[in-house]
Amino acid sequence: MSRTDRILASAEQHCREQGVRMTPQRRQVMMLLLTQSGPQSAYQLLDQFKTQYQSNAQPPTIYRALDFLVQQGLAHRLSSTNQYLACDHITCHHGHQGTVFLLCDDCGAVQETPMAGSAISELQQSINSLGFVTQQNPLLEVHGRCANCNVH
Amino acid sequence: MSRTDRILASAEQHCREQGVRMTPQRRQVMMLLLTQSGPQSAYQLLDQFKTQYQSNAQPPTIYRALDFLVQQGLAHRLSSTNQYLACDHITCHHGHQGTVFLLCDDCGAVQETPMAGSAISELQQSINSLGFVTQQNPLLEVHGRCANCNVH
DNA sequence: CCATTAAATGTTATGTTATAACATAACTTA
DNA sequence: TAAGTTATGTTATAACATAACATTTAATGG
Ligand SMILES: [Zn+2]
Ligand SMILES: [Zn+2]
Ligand SMILES: [Zn+2]
Ligand SMILES: [Zn+2]
Repeated sequence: MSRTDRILASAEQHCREQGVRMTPQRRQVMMLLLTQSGPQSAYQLLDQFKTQYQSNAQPPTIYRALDFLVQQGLAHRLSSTNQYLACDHITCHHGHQGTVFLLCDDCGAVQETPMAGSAISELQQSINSLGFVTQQNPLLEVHGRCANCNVH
Repeated sequence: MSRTDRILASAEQHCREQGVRMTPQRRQVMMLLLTQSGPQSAYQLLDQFKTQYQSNAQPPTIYRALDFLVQQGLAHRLSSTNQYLACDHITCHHGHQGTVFLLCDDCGAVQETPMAGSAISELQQSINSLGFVTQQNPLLEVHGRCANCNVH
């Protein structure tokens, strides 16, 4: 069983547990995300979708699938770059209490890493102390240069 | 001296110290940001700019001014909503080692608050341990409901 | 199984956000 | 004042995202 198949199987199980439907179209978009080396824009994904699955697809098709996948935590949206990627932790379900994305401005690679537990609680505490009630766990997008690009 | 005048004076001094130019146009956009109650989209600012300062202004005018102000740390861009606002800490120069924006999805208000020092160092440590070198201090956008909206 | 409802997809059009490219003007510095 | 740099003016278009409505497919209950 390949890596993508394994992740896809986890994603399917997640959907069953949540009582939501992993339709063929959504699975196809998920597959596109999984087979990419890095984050992709919605229109890049649309182009690939048209090539691989359905030549006359329109933007709403992609945006709907992406919205679904993001809602289910199977994919993430990087708002600082308008890009989408598959969650890197679907099979290890550590949860997303706080997630940091390290975006390399040099090579475009993105690394997803869980926020340290103490950092999360520090944040939550300061947020709570202001009477603010969060509706989603925070995603932090940090720009810079990745380890690989720093060597070269 | 009014609040906006005081902030504007600080901003001007900042620019002098940095050897960059606070031109009339940039000052006007800064003024627009300062007189708003909340964050604004670039096109909202453009409309106001056209009304108040220059009726034939075009998008690049606003985007250039905003880019400048953001680069100088005098304004911030909220990438999750495509909005811009004046920095709330221009006069108190505490730095921006880490900043949290609490965005109320109910009333649209945004509260800018410094990230707790320990949370910042936790973050930095985990980022550094991956060999990643940041090029900007992290801005965290947290969505939810503000204290005021929670009461009602 | 069939009728009803709900969810998903198809389709057209348009709204919103942002930048490329090149011309001109204004400042800076020697 | 000449040369170089920075900022602005202007036109056009690229890039990102959604509204609105029609149609199809799936789920539910008799
Ligand atoms: Zn994830
Ligand atoms: Zn890199
Ligand atoms: Zn600030
Ligand atoms: Zn509110």
